[in-house]
Amino acid sequence: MTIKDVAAHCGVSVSTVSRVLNNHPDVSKEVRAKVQQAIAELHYVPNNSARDLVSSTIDAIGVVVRGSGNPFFTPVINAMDEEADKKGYTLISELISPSDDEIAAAAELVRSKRLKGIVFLGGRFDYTQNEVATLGVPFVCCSFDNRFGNLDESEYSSVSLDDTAEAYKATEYLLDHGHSKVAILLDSVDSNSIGTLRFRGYCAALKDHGIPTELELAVQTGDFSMAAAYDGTLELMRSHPDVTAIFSISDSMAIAAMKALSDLGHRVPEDVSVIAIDGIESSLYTVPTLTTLCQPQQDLGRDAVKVILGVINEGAHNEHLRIETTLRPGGTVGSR
Amino acid sequence: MTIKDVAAHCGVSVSTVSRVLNNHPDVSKEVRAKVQQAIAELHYVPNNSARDLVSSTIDAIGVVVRGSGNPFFTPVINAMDEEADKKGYTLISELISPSDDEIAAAAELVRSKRLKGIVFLGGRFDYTQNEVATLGVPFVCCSFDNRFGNLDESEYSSVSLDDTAEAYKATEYLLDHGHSKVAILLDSVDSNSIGTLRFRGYCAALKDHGIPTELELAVQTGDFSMAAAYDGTLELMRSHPDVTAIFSISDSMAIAAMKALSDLGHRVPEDVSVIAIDGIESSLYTVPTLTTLCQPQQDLGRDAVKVILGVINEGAHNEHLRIETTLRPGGTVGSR
DNA sequence: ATGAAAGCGCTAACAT
DNA sequence: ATGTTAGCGCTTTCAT
Repeated sequence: MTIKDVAAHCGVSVSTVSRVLNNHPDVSKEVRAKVQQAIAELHYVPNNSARDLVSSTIDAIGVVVRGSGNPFFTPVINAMDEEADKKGYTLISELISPSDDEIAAAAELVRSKRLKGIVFLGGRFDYTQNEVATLGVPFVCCSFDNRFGNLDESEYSSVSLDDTAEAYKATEYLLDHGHSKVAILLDSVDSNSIGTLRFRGYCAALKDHGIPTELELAVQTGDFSMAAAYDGTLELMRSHPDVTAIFSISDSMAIAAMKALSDLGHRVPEDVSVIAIDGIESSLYTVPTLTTLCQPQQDLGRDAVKVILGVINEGAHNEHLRIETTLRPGGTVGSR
Repeated sequence: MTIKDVAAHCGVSVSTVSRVLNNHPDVSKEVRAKVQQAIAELHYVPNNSARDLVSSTIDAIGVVVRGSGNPFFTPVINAMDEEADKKGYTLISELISPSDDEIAAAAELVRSKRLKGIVFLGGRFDYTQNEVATLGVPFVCCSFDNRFGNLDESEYSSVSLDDTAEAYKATEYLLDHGHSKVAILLDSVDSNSIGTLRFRGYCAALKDHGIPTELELAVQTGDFSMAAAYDGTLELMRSHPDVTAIFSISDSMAIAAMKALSDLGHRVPEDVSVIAIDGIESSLYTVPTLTTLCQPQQDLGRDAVKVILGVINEGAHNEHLRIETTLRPGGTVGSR
């Protein structure tokens, strides 16, 4: 069943069928109707490979996900998929481990699948112009930006939080509840990562409240896993039993931390308060419910795809969307 | 940069380059080396669209996921992706809502993307021969089978649990701990779904222990969402405060149930015990740790892809793999 | 408004 | 062992 069959079926040429298929104007009403009916009757489906062969790229974008185990990403990716679908695009995802080079993975993906663009999810904040030059297609950073790199704003798009500001908010929320011995649970303070940025917000909030930062209260787990967060929290509380509050940079790490606190006999929030950033579904069901700053996961994914398709299809300029969190008050923060 | 350029670059014909590309034997050592070097130097990447155009299908399989919000699926899909990648295949995923028709979605996907096979994840147990005839490619059911349909074993593959047997085990575990007022938390008892099968195992275990089934103790939530599981549990415990144990057909529903129990002031496991089937990461971090029958999620995904690629590439017969769970004793089951 | 025909990059007969 | 060539299904000039 090819375009030829359809053409033969209605006694027209293949070009006419092609025109109907692509909504070209130069087709008479009657012929157009006849062809459309034939397409329906014959259950004709265009062969995308042939279609794609003609143009140099295909209607697809890739998403390179670093740390696909992160439950925060699932709804984000689903939203991307939906939006891409709606626009007639295929979303091809490539899951990489934290040690892999996301740019190399993306470049490879672009070339082998002939993609029109890339979405990076959970990537590094320090791309260089040299690196991204290998990409050859527009890209958007989802949930991060190029703060530590040397890219010009016009060279890429991003949809992200103001990580430092949000971390400031979270920390301040704890301080406002009377806490002063506040720990932070993060991947690393100095890896030019999301942890670094949020650490800055944490420090700034402490400073503004006249509290000196103690580096020992920064629990650096090395990654975003629950297992490491659990271990880190155990260690923290054993060495610093006077900590009364913890700011975790992610919900899932906070959930693991709460488990560690419980295993040590600390009650949340009576003994130790916990706040995080994310707002994943399962943190609604912890006991007590996790207090957290919710990111609009659907919007994140949807907007990332919208932005990239804008620059791909409409030649729009690169954009930098800043999204805001909303506080979801749970039961994990108590007053002192 | 096409195959032609590479050919010209080393003064051979395109067919020779094509042979090298596809590892055909009939190429001399020297020429092969020369061509490979040219490919590397020129950074030549084959155009898949052209390649695909020649053959009638492309090296890709689809996975149709019903209920993509389910955290149980994430590691399964990731494992599929990895295995497909390893075999040089692209995995194209299509997320559908529980109300969508998965076979229609799959058929559409196969036709538009020209796939070689389909993996169904979380689908119905009652496909008919007429339905699947529209598919036209081999398929494998992942996490379920065709128990309620009329397919012959040779017509499809499956990788799944023995749901009834596993539910029997879970229920018996509660009974062995002295419980007799045991509720079950599921989507539905009679929808020919996974819930139906597990309900059977639950009933069988009760019966074997001389306990009559009370339909009122079956909490039917209508779906697999945490929200519905939470509400269902609230209702159950208000109307049947004498329930001492709950078997949940999924971890995430169990987590929501534990939250409901806590909100009602019931302690786990002192007042009410909980057991489930799944073994997702986050159920390791509930307080107490969820007692559950773990499914090997990685194996599930990997094996599903292995099986389908076996029948696609090697003309292997359809297979029906049964995987077993392993009990992960947590702290949510107490003795009476 | 419609048709004829070239060509996208590749594979696979079919030569040699 | 290597080259020649005919398509694969489609889009797109270029004619008419």
